[in-house]
Amino acid sequence: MVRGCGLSMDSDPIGSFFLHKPIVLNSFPEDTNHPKWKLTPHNNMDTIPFQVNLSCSPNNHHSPPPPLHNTTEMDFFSDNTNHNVSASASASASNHHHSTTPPTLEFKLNTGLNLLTTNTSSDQSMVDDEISPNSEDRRAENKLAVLQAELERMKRENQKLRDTLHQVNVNYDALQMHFMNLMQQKGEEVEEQEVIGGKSEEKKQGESGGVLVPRQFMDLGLATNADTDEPSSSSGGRSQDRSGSPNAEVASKELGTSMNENVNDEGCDKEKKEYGRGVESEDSPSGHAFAGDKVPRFSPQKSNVEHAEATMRKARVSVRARSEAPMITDGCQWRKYGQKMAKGNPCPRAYYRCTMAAGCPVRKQVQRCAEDRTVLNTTYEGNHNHPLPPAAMAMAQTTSSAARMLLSGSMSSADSIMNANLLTRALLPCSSSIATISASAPFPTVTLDLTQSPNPLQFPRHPNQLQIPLQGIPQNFSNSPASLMPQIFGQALYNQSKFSGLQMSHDADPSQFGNHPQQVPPHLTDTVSAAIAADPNFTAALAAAITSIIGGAQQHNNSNNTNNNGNMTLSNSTGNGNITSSNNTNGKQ
DNA sequence: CGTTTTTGACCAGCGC
DNA sequence: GCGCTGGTCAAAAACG
Repeated sequence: MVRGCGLSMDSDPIGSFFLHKPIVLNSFPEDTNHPKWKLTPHNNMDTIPFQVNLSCSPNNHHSPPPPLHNTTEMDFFSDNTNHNVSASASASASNHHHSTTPPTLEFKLNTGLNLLTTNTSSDQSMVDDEISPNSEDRRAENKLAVLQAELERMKRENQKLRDTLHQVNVNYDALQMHFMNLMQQKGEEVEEQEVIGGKSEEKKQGESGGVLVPRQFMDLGLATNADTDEPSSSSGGRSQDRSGSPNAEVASKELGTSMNENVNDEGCDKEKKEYGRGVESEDSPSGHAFAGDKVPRFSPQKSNVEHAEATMRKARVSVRARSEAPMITDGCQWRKYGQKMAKGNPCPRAYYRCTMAAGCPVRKQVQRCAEDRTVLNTTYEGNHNHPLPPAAMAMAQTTSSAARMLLSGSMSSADSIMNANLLTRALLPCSSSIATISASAPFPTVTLDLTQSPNPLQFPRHPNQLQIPLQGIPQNFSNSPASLMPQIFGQALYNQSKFSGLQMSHDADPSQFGNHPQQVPPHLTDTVSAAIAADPNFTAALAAAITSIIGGAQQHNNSNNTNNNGNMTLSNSTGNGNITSSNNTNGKQ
């Protein structure tokens, strides 16, 4: 049992589920054994698990249970059908479901299908009454007709959803193909550089270094911060370690990272021994894509750039969400290794380290907001070097992608606008949440504000922010924000599920979303929005997914970078389409 | 007994 | 050089 993380898999409430099974329309959820999934026996193949949990999760203690007849929660389909479903469901509930089971769980799952059984029993009971056979027959016929119509409608909706799923699949495949092509090209380039730069030495060192561990299946390319930083920074504490740090630094720099790079370095071993848990060569047994994006530092041609990067390699991803829990649920296992009182905040800051794999460099800081203690500020740092459960994929991708985005200096102005728009468009429908991508020296940070209050105290702007009107945004981005939401969402989740299967990182290209603005029925947006607004953990997970997409977009455009030595802040606090951009040069975090 | 949390101490970086 | 702050370590305590 993992005590340290209140967010162990068991406790993962909505977020993990949602991220797991977003678009599964006709398959039974794997987690149905989970108490949270044991809703009703009606959760059959015709039921959409997505829909069910959104409105029914009894464990969502962060928000009050939704009203029984809230049609919005069932608003997966068209308006008229929705009303029909709601009406019939309500009728069914009022007629027959007076059991002790929470009614929300019962009839919301029924949609129309359960009417068959309930009404049948109802008919049966009516037979007992003394009703004339004619009227009884008529009544039965009517009901039969209604049920048949309902069944037909459900079939159509099912077909519609299937089509949607198919569309998403097709898009995903295209994206994946594109991504793989890019990665292949990148890999070839890196190989060339390695050959030119005398990489043979590294390889020799790696081969003779004893335990060789594949660092990653695929390197997303640009450096973030995790491993190499980790040694130098984390080892900071002890002088003994410090003496070893330079070696580690050099070693890690020399060890190539391209695709399937092998990593082993005495320096790293030395470093990792610091960690009480004897990490050593276990570093990245599984080679996860999040691992060591430290890649580029060996390339001789880039040494200057790399040195510059080394000075700001601690990219961070911060998520603000309202939560009563001590930590937001992100699917990973964490061990607390420290707690400090931070200046200016009466709430202590807790330091956690990922314990899902020995030597995982990912850390996070959790601190409550001084102004509003219901707001939990979680800052992630580093990249996982191990496979992650699907529930953790989104957040982990966030750290990877965001760090990559910030550290690679890849944010062109066009990208900034595009991504900020994407993000804010994605978040706005669900609440007044603010998505803030900010980078303040010395550690660039991507911050997602998922608290629903655009309180300026909570989201201080840097004084030198500028307002940049939206421009150059694809029509379908600015025209249909509501419809964009499910696209982003679905794509992110779908990607995630793919990731978990492939055990590799994968970032989506947001432009793909813009190409199919109507893929998902718009009414889905309402349901998703409601769910998002309902649970902070969920919002955090969503934020992670979205951010990962954005990071992917960034990576996709890495080739035509401008510089981002200046810090960038993108925010949208008004929802009217304006994006705030800033260059701040704050000295301290 | 193994793992996690707590907590005081240590260290680096930064500003004065 | 000194003090402050953030980050980390590691021994001891707590927990299951």
